[in-house]
Amino acid sequence: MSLTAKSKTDQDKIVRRKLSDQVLDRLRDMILSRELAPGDVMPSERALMERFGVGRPAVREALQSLHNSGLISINHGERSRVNEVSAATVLNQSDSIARMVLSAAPANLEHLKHARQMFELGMIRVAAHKATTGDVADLRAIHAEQVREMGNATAFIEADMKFHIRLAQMTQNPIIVSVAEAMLSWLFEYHLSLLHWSGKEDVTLSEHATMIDLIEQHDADGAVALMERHLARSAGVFEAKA
Amino acid sequence: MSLTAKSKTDQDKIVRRKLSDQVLDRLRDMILSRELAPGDVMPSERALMERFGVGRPAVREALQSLHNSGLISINHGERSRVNEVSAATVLNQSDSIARMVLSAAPANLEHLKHARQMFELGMIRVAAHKATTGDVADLRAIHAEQVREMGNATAFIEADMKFHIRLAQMTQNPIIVSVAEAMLSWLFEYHLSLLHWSGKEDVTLSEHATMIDLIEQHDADGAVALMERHLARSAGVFEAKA
DNA sequence: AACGTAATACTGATCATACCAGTTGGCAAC
DNA sequence: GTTGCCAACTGGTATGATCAGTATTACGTT
Repeated sequence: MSLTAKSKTDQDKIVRRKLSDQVLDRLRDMILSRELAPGDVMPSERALMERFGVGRPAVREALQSLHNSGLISINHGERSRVNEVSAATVLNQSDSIARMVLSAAPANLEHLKHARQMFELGMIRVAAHKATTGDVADLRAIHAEQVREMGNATAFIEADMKFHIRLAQMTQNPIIVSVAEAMLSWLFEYHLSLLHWSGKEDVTLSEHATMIDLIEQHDADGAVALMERHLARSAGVFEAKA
Repeated sequence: MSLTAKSKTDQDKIVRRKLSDQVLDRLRDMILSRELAPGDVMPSERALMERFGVGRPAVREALQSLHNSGLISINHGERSRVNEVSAATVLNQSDSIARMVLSAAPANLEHLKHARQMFELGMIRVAAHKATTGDVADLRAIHAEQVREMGNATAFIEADMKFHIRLAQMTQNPIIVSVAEAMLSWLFEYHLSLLHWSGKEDVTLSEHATMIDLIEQHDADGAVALMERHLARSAGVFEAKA
């Protein structure tokens, strides 16, 4: 059974890579090695096709894949340009699929809400540690804006999101900021209500105010505890508290 | 100026969508509406091309994009199959770009480490809440395995990762598990050492043991505090403690 | 009839070519 | 100098052919 009369079979399947994938690798390496600087244009499809000695479809698929990954921008008529990559790029690229996963399985929405709460709990802890006077001032400004918008549901929620995003920015970590923004946008898409706004704007506002005070005092434990109550108000996730 | 002799001009530039994108939308809707069940095959490129009345390149680009997104599998010779989507799909799709972002900007690696620590802090809190006797037993088993592998660095780190992943599983949230796995794999890729294994295996092990005890008692605050020290040992991120 | 092998049909992968549709830039007319 | 048109890029699409795998079918052997 294990006789391999032909050497073809014993090479397993190593060279099975598609042509366009090899082109993709070459281009990705060129971008990664800064041979193609972010912001400037790439060679045209026809130029690349000649350079790599492959047909246009191979080049095209590779470029298209790069575009899907958010690494380059493709516009009809112009030459393609290299994008700058950041944490936000990764999240942006995942955006559409993430929305699909959420809308396909409602259970995942609950899981995301849960994950968001957990994430926010860790975030507020760091934010309380690192809070500067400027941070606190900004939070107070957003809070004042939210007070003004009490009548307008949409504006109120937007200010609420701004509050939480500002908290994320206090971590001085772009990855955390990007994740927080992405999570909030996904939740906003499906459930306006779950952004802990359940008709009791006054409670939300007073909790925010208290939280700002705790953050100003760098009381991480207090802020975490308050945030836990704050978020648990709109969804009973932490019910198993010992 | 606002005369619109032709209805084409008054639509500004809305219909600029590429043909392949429209095909992509149609296919995505078909998958999302379960018209194409996960696990079964899709129509062939030629069939789709006839069905939508477009050329083969359009169909092909759409399918390729679906493949890049991880929604379908494409194998040479066979018909394409629809994949099942989950939280892991999103992370898997982001994997290669995430690695690029990390390797491109070393600062992002620090940010990821920071984010991981924050994430883990929130995670351990939930895990301590929800811990069951089975969870604790599994943690003890992994811990015992890690003790046995003290001599072997690779096996030791792998057991360490298993420990943290098992903690993530205790949240009973697939999104959290997927994110934890992805983060650990990214960190493992670039810095074996930062998985809080800095030559002091004995300290790591004793901290793990203490953590298991705290989890068993559902002492969330204690577990969070310990994990904070545990993770801070390998990187000075929470230095700004008040 | 049962089985194995080889021919066949169908699939995706790649290429070549042509043409359409935008953008850009230069050239000529005003 | 400004304006407007045209030519030369660019990417987008279509067509058709060919190559390379896979699955199926049909045939011949036993």
